[in-house]
Formats: sequence, C-alpha cells, structure tokens
Amino acid sequence: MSTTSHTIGHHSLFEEQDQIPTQMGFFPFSSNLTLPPLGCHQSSLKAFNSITTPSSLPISQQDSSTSNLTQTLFHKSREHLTSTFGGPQFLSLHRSTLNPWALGEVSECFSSKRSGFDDHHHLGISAMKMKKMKARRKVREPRFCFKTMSDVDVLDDGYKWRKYGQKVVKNTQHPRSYYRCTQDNCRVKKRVERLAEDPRMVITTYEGRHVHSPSNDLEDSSSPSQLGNFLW
DNA sequence: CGATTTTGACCGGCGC
DNA sequence: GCGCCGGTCAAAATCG
Repeated sequence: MSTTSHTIGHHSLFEEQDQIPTQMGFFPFSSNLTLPPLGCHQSSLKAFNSITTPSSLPISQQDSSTSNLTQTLFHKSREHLTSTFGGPQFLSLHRSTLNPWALGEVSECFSSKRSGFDDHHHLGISAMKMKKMKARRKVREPRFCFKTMSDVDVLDDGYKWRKYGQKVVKNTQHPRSYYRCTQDNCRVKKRVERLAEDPRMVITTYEGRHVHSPSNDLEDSSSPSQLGNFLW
C-alpha cells in the first residue's frame, strides 16, 4: 500500500492507495472557518456551502487564503472521487476497518434498484425484513469520507438526512451517528463521528450515490441526463 | 399531526 | 458455540 499527499501551503490532502473503498479527503478548516453551533441550520448550511460551492462564499470572516485553500482541496478531492469510483485506487481512513464487501458495489447501485419492492405484498413483515437486511449486507455502496475540523457534528451538505441510529464505538468517547437520505428510493447513508485522537475533528462518511439533486434547491429540476452524476 | 430523533433491542459477522 | 461489536430497526418520545 502506498500513500500520497497533495500539499497545498502547509496543509495536506491525504491519499492512501488501498483496496478499501473508503475514501477520505481532509479539509483543514482554519479556526475562523469553524462552523456554528449545532441547531443553527441555516448558518451551518451557509458554512458548508462555502466549501461545496466556493464561488459564492457566504462566510464573511474568512480570509482569501483560507477560502482558496478549501476551494482547492475540495475540487481536488471531488476530482479524485469522480475519477476513482470504480477505479483501482481508493482513499482509506480506517485501515483497521476492512470492508469485506469491496467489490461489485458500484454495479449494485444500478442493478438492485428495482428488486425487493414488489415483495412487500407477498412476504410477512419479518421475512421481508430479513430479506432486506441480508440484501443490504451482501454488497456495499461506494464510500468516502471527509475529516473536517468543525464544532458541529453534522455538516449541511444540501441533502436532507434522517437519523436512524447512534452507537457508542469502542475506545472512543463520542458516539457515532447514522443518517439516511430522506429522499424516496435514495439509499445513500452517511455516518458522523468524532476522531478519538482529536475530538475537534469530525469524520463524515458517505455511502452510496444520490439519485437526485440536493433537496435545498430542488424544484423537480433534475433532468434525466444528470442522474448518476451526483456524488452527494 | 406528520416528520424526525432517541434509544434499547436485535441481527450478522468475526475472532476465539 | 459464545461473546463482542458495528450497523439497523422500530416503538416511543420529541419537535415544529
């Protein structure tokens, strides 16, 4: 396994080539980019928009060097994610948490969409549940994760998420939260946790691809040609 | 009152 | 086989 890193100023975007389909970008927010407290939905959205769409930077306090940095890092990361989904190289965060469902997961995005929905009428609740869970565990969607320096756990990325679980993970003080995209038929999940070694860092792991555009500016404007291009 | 969160139960995988 | 652990479910609670 090899490790590469892009150095921008004195910050780095780490890339580790591995066989684990967990991808990680590292956004070294400066202190004046610290996100607002939990619950400030609007403002946290703004803060995150400054990263996802750096052209319209809404954060007044940040200096230009910081915005350039995050901008560069984001695009670099996004480029990388786009080019490497299904490709040979991945970024890994937890080498210890090996993903046994590494292969065949991209194809699952397209092949498994229809299956399972008609079964509702034929199977009992428990049987259906079992089938669903089994199917879900078989193959994993592509994953990538970001490590960010942030006060808030949940960065608003433009999509709507519903929390479906929270777990205390071993050897860490902070719980891990599990979210699912609220859009119908969109099975994208994300999980949010704080780094044990540095609680100021938030790790957001995305799993799967959205089959729709972000819900914020969603006026049913998604053209069919764009489907499949969304990473998040 | 619908949507979302909380929270304990439950499940499957894995190591021993 | 058993216990641990991460991930998910789903009923109850809470929120807006």
